[in-house]
Amino acid sequence: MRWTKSFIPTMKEDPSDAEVPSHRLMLRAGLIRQVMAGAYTYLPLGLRSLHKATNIIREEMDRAGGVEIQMTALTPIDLYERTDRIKAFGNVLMNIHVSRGDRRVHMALGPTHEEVVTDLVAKHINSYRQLPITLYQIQTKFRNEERPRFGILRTSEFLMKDAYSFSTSLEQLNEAYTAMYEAYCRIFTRCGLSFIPVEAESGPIGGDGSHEFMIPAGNGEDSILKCNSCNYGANVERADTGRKRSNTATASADMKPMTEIATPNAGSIEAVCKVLKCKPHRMIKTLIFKADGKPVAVLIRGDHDANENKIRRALGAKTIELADEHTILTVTGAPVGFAGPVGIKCDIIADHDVPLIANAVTGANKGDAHLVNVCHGRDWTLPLAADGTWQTFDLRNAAADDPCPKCDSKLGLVHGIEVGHVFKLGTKYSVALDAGYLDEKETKHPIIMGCYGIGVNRIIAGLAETCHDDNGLIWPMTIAPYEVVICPLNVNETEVMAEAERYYVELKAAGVDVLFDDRDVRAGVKFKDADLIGFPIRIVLGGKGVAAGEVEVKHRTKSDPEKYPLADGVRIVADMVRAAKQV
RNA sequence: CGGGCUGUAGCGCAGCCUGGCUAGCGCACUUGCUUGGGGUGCAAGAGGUCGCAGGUUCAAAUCCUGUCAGCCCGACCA
Repeated sequence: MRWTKSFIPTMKEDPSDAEVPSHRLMLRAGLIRQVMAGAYTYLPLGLRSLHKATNIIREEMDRAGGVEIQMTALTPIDLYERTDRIKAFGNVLMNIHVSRGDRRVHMALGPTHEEVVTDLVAKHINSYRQLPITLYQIQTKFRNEERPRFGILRTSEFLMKDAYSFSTSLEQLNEAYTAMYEAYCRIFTRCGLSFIPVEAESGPIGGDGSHEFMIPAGNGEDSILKCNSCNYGANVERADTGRKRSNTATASADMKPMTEIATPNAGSIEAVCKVLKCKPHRMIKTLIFKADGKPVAVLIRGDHDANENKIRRALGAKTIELADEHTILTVTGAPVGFAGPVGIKCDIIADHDVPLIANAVTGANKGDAHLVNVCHGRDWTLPLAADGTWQTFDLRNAAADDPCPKCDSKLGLVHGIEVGHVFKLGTKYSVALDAGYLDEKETKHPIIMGCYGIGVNRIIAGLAETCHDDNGLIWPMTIAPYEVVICPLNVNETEVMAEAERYYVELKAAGVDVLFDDRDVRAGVKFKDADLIGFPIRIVLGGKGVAAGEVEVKHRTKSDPEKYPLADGVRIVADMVRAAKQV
């Protein structure tokens, strides 16, 4: 492609409302333009990168045994009613009502396609002989984000590769899952992304039923915990801590007398700290949950965040939810915000850190009052476990410096961009949409499913976000909009242009993606634009060089160019490109 | 959905508080010359319903009310 025939609107200045690097640079480099909040047009360069990512994904999905289909973005609302996800999606689901004759048709723009694909399979797959199968598509998804932001990282319309596996057994599911997991690793590696697979909340199948693929990035919206020495990594919702139960007790000598203090209208940790001039880590936060309908007090240190999944598992409950005001009043005798373990009228479950707080501050189970110098073992007591330790649990979100659950090291908190997710779904959708198969004995079973998503735009944005310097973007060879840019320094010098044309034609013939910067602009402009866009290799042909029989080849990542004989340049560059695409 | 900020040429901004001639600057754009290895220099041009609607006033980019859009922080995110 010739620059003058393409459409590459670069910008010298930063757009004022682009904050994060990926948004700023993709705008400046002429890859994208905003249409409205959360919706972007892909210009030629951006589209080329997007296509390169989809091609890699397609190759690897096919290699992993996936079968490509294309479903519709328009989906009948009825399917979401049958799986009860209208409620789950809420405002995220983009609803459309249209009239056809005298009828009103209610549909949605698909935010994901479990329903559509499961319905398809339900209608056309009946026998165990037809399974397992993994179907996938690369298609536009729509989610009404309450707050689109960060440019391309979070949009309401985006490209997603979504795959769905259908199996007759957990073994088959695990095989499909592993195949997808490995394909994802290959895809992201080929795309030149640094990524971390982390454990995510696993849902119905349990165990290692879900992994997220995260790009470590300061602006990432997700928090993940990664062990400093072993390969353990998990998102905040999922991460276990390596903390253990203990039997240490506060020495009686250190216990100060428990006192009740009036704390009018101070029902939050923050407010109580302000009134009593204490720190959150000295407080016991008492949350009243209903576990399968039965109230239970959950004790967490004041500066920690409760983790509902951990609490649910520790209680062995099917469902848990925060208790309503009435229940709280019944159990504690106080309005919301003044609960505490001393004298509470329900079961208590505590996080590991709670009994270690000596002379703690906590609610008095009485309106507008808190207790100070509350000591475990004197003022309230946890049951003892069989080994003589206090019966405590891991009930809070993991935090930086918590011990790793897998080794002796510590966890570190990193931010990440979620670029892929693999998930063992189980039979939720196949049951709801009646997707079953007959086994050898003609017994019907629900098909066991898995789903696997990749945010294609996020591959591009994630690279832009993490691979750039002061001059602009730095693309890996596999995703770069063009692999090579040819810059003839003066388009009015016929010898230079003739040589540049030759390079252009021959590199194209050698299978290289090459952009010919044939603009009649000064060298500096071409260099600045080439750096801004981030082509991996820049070929410079100038009057002096051509006269001396030399061509200049510069890698985006290196500070100095290399010089080669004019006659060898095409072959050398073609080899460089080929080598850089090998993974 | 709560809190904050911003809408003036394609982009970045000034002017607004304290209303007043033809609304200005830099970059980009057009034409001519110039220059030709890191955003050349000179000259001449084109480009605006000052987000939109209403109000106050002799007079509104400027003051008031409403509204729309965008951005940031937080909540939310199968």
